Amino acid sequence: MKKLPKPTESELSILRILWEHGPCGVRVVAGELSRERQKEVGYTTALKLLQLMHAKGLVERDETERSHRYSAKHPPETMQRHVVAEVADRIFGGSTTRLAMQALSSRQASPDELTQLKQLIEELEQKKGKK
Amino acid sequence: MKKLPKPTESELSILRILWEHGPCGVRVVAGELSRERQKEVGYTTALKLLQLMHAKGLVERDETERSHRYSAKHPPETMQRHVVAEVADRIFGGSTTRLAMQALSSRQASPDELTQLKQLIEELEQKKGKK
DNA sequence: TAGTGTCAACGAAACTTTTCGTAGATATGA
DNA sequence: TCATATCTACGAAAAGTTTCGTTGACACTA
Repeated sequence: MKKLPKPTESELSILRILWEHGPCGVRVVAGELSRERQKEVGYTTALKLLQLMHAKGLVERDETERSHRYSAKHPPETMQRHVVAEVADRIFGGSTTRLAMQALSSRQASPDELTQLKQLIEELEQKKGKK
Repeated sequence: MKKLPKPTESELSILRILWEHGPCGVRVVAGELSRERQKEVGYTTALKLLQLMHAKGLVERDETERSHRYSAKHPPETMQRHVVAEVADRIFGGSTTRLAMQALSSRQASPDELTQLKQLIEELEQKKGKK
């Protein structure tokens, strides 16, 4: 398994944009970033961040056109797993279960979501049983 | 409600130590911090961090003895709620439910924990129903 | 070809966070 | 009392992150 570098705050924002929009040029990223924060983000700022992310292996770059297109290297799920594990370790003593419980308690979920969750738990219990 | 400042990585490490040990002197914090990372953390480094955290209102300080004792100002639950909400916003599009599901999928929970979870979900469904 | 606009690359400034050296106060023990 | 140890406070260096000005390459068009 390869080690994927932990993204900074800004880098995470950019990943979110790329996940949502698919491959983007710098100008689009700068625009979205500006909208997301209250504040205008300069073109070169966004470019620099993308370049750093490319160097770190967080994004891929298509250079066939003069205006390069960037895309996230990893799907959201990979990063989410990573962050969840880290948060669990950092403040839930490594327990993803306690993390899940806190998440569920903190905001009201819809009945539909609760049903989904129950189903997931059923599956997990099945898997446990088989072993 | 008062606004609690977001702790940095180091600050979170220190909070974890204080939550676990209760009120501590600087030397203990420096020691635990050193053990947790692979690397020795100097006494003054730990002191400085604690002083900053005190200024930010993250920790409280008992100055009755010459060697001050620091303790976390907020219980772990408060910080956990905070972090969970932030993580949900930052990479799960605000959905704490999806965060919970990712957490459950990423590591195997014990049967006991699964039972607890089901119970929690039952309660949430009850609450929903009442309204 | 000259003028205009867009682009990537680079480097440095601005800002944040972490680390530690040093100074001065207070206690401890020979 | 004098030497030694422990502590807080302060400030600044070091490291990490974000921001942007400037440059030179390239493309379009008059």
